[in-house]
Amino acid sequence: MAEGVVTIHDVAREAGVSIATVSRALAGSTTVAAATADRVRRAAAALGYEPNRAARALVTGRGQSVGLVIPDLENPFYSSVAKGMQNRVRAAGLTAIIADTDEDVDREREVLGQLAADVDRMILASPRAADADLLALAARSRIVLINRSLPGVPAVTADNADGIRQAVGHLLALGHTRIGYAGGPATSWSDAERRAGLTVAVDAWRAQDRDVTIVDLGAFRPGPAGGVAAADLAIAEGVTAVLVFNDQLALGLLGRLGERGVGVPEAMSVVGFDDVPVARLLAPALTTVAVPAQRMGAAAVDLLLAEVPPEGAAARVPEPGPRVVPVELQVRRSTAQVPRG
Amino acid sequence: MAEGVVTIHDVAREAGVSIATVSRALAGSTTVAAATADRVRRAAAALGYEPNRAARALVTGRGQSVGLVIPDLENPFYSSVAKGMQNRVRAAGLTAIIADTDEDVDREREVLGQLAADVDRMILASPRAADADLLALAARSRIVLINRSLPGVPAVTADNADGIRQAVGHLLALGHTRIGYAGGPATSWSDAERRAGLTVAVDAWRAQDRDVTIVDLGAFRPGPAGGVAAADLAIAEGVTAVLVFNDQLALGLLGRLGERGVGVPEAMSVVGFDDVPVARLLAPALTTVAVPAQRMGAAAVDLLLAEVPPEGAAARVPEPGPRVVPVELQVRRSTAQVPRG
DNA sequence: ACCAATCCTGAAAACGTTTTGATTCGCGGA
DNA sequence: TCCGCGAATCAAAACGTTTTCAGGATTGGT
Repeated sequence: MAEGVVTIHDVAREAGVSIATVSRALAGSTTVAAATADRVRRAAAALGYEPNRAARALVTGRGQSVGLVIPDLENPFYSSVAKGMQNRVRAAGLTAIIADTDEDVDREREVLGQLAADVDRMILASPRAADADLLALAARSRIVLINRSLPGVPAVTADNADGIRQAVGHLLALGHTRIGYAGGPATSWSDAERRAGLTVAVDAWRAQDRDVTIVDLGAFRPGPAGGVAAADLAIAEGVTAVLVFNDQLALGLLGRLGERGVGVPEAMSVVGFDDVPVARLLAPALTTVAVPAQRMGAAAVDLLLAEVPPEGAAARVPEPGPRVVPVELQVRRSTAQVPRG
Repeated sequence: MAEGVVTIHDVAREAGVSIATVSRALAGSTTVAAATADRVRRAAAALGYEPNRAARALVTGRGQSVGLVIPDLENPFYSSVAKGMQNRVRAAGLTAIIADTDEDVDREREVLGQLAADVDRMILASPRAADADLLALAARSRIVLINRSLPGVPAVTADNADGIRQAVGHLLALGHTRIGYAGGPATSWSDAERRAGLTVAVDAWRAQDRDVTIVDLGAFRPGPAGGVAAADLAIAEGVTAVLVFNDQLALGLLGRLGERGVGVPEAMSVVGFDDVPVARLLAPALTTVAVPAQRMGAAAVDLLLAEVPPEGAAARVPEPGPRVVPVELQVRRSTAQVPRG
């Protein structure tokens, strides 16, 4: 902010037109003669004109930034999502406002309120808020959900059930019949979906007269600390394989298993979820369901920015349903055939 | 954005005063009678008034958001920095605009230009840009650097030299005399500082007539991929310990060492830098120099938001020098005594 | 030639705030 | 009684843009 800031008036003077024409020419609007538009563009470039976002926002009624609400930036999955979002947002010439809620529902409410004042478009990753609150928000702002689905609200979700299906299929193929599931927070929509997928997969297996028992190890905060608790439970329950809600948990679990002297994969197989960048670098490399986090973030932005249907035709346009992105099991070293005996 | 939005005019009407008075009362300004101020505040609260940021920004000449420029959100160190920044920014009632540069200098230039148009205060983490460009930017906007120092520009840096000193001290105490250094990008200021610290530490040791050789393994992109190249070099050079530019590199190095059948720490000790959250969870847990990333982010915000000295007194105020945050070696399992023979 | 239609452009209003000069009011001193 | 002064308030200007409305010029049809 200083003296040298060039406004639309300067461009207008330079080009010998009115500010209205400059505005139109630069907006690529119709109804401006090609020659004039060119002259304006040239003048703007020469002066290095940059429209003042605040002024534009004021008159258009808010607009050139989108909010990103993330549970925990230190969770690699979400930082990947954030990266994907931020990239796409900036590519669209907008700016990304980011907010971390620390996996806390109260903090989330607070953040949402604050953000709603600044921004009229936002992307919510794995929101913990109640359906009603989310719907109320959706009524005032344009929002897109990630890893949560709600009727009438556009969303991008991973194919959680299919991921679980792939994972248990893999484990069953290796001969495991007693499998633990270490879940995420009870409020997590993703966890609910994965549990549902789990029972479907298991039922299908049983329908073939095959044996399998799923041991619910409980719900854990999605950090490494939760994983160590899960590890002890897994050992106590005598399972030969553990399906884990996400890679963060798996990380802690793997560590604890090592401490307890339980070899992975010889004595215990472990399957994670997300395929965060470190997963392949662990020893043993983690078998996990790969979720394209960056792509999900980008997809959410696309959905958010997709042209809202013209007033009249609203009813005709297909409702923006949840975009379900495919996931794919990455088989690595943390899973092996069930130990004999 | 809709009908129900309440403006300063509504508050003024409700309180029976002019909008000017409302503005002053809410700003906590002087020259407004206590009774009036109270009445205004009550009215504002009753109506749920939220000042329009765009309008305010327009008249005050830009203002209520700060930009955060990060080389790579997927690098856990930076996502921690981002988390710390974002927290503090939001606590101050501002909003954080985030931008990822993909560790690319051209991308960084582009981002900087784009951001400078939106924001007049920004925090640059490990910028790759040339000194001159940074100074030019600092002249126009208020900026704070992280992990880079430049005369006249406020900055928060880690005590890189001390970190290296601690690390080599540890390695020397364990009997290592042939130590490899796997560096970061040549353009990295942090790497330059660490290399400088390295020669100082080594010289001090030699002054005591002790033997030590540092083998420069080269410069690597700061991702796990760089680490595998470094691992092969380390083996080829016959070092018994490797000091690594950052934990990301160490991750790749550890993995490659495992593949090559080189036991850590029995055959090779490894020391990382940063202490990203996964470092303690690896097998073996990584010995590394802990850098308080979140705190650095928060400190940068504090520096950025510190009141700029009143016009006149400019010369008297101590220049905001670099805040150097202390670092601390975390000794874990990836380092051990030098192997015999 | 004239009228209508089309195309382009400009003047001015509007957006919601902060801030700058007035202006009013009450009060103490002369 | 009058004057001046400080305190509290207000009306209006300004910020830089988009957008509406109206006007002027050019064209085409008759």
